[in-house]
Amino acid sequence: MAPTRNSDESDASMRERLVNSLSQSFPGSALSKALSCMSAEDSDDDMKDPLSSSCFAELRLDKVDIEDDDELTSLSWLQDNDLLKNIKPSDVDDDDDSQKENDNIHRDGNHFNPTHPPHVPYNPQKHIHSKPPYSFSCLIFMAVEDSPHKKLPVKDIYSWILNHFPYFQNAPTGWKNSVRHNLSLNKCFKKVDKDRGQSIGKGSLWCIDPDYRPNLLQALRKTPYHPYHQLQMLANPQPTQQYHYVPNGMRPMPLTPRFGPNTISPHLFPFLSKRLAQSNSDNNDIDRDIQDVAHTLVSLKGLGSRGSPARSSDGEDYASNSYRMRLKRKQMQLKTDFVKRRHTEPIVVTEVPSEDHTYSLTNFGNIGSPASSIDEEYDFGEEDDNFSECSDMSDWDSDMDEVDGDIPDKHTKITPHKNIQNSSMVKMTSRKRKEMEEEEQKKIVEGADALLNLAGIMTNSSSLKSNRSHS
DNA sequence: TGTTAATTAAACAGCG
DNA sequence: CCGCTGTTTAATTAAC
Repeated sequence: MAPTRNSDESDASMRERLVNSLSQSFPGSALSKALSCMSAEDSDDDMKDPLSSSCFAELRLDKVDIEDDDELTSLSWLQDNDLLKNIKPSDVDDDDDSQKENDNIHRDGNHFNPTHPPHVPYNPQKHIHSKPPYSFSCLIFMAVEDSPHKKLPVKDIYSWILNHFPYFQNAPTGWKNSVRHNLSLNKCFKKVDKDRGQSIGKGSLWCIDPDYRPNLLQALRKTPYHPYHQLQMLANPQPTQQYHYVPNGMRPMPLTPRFGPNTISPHLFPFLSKRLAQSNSDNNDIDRDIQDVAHTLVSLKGLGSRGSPARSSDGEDYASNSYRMRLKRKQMQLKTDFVKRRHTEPIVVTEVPSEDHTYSLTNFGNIGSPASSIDEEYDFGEEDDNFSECSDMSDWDSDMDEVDGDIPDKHTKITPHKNIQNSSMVKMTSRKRKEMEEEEQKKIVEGADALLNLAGIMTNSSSLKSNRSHS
């Protein structure tokens, strides 16, 4: 299954149409603005990018001019992501179709439509009688992610859902119970420790478990109704062939490989993308690193290396030695942080009391060997001030600053792991270092397999692993 | 047909 | 006591 590019027509007109459509779906959100910017900054250069037709097309950041760290939080990475490519402008008339469909639904029966039909673009503000095509966990996820501090009391979760999905204003009672039920049972959600969180009176604050955040992203991405999928359906007359024809025993591939792991689509996450765009978030840094790593991995594996060399978000050539060295350091730091996180439990959340419920989400990031999973090695830690003191990513950043020769951030704390790592690095013999580098190289390739697998591309080794793990 | 995830309903305890 | 919050169990449905 390889991503295909089937659009030769004007991107500009196509984007304009989509901007209108999506802006109507989520009026008032930053999505509209972002999409407007996308239209304005359209460039033909994208067409020449060797990666734009690969699974990492959405990971591309090569055109981003990083002036300072604040740039990382802008929407420029979205604008460069070819999000609106591959979409055929044919018969895209969401409003008319959806309205027609909605009318038909309510002509048939004067009752609440159970679920929104998958073939109709969903507009939460318009289709107030259609049950949102998102699961409760997705709704909660969006609500929490859209909050200023990425944590909400259940009451605010209700409010957010009510505001963004008017369906629930007249929905049968019980949905709040379902929300609470989900919060309790779903491992993705955790209560913020009351001692560390602000006192909000009754109840606790709820946040997303960083370990399960990718799961929620995946869950949202997999829903056959989400806006991006609708666009995909319009672009591809045989969408089911991309999703349903999954070999038995295999994990379902992403509906479309165009969104790499952990990247946020403004189509898919109108609110989330807004949230991420507005926040001075470490996560963007992480995503950027993921993207950089992904690019390099693809390059190392000989994918998408035709034409002009891909560049990192820093404008650095992915194939350059300095970049590879930097990548290796990053990988080592990631591993250190990962191990550290496993041992120190820095996230200020309470433990889930029940582990034996039916909401044991598949940890899709753990395909094959856990150690080789890139997702596992990234910490999607809290960006909130309350958490920043113990954020692994602050260590990450500071370490990378050190690598780049900058002064470490003042919040940096030197961890035992770091000391151990640094000292051992100094004492390392050249032979050992070479071995280690080879090992890192090996892990990079393994990571590439994992990434590519997550992105929907089967590599030889990942295929072997997959078959092995499912046999 | 069995399994799994998601939804829904309900009961119950704790807390303010 | 009441209402909200959080937990848990169970039944049902749909998808795979």
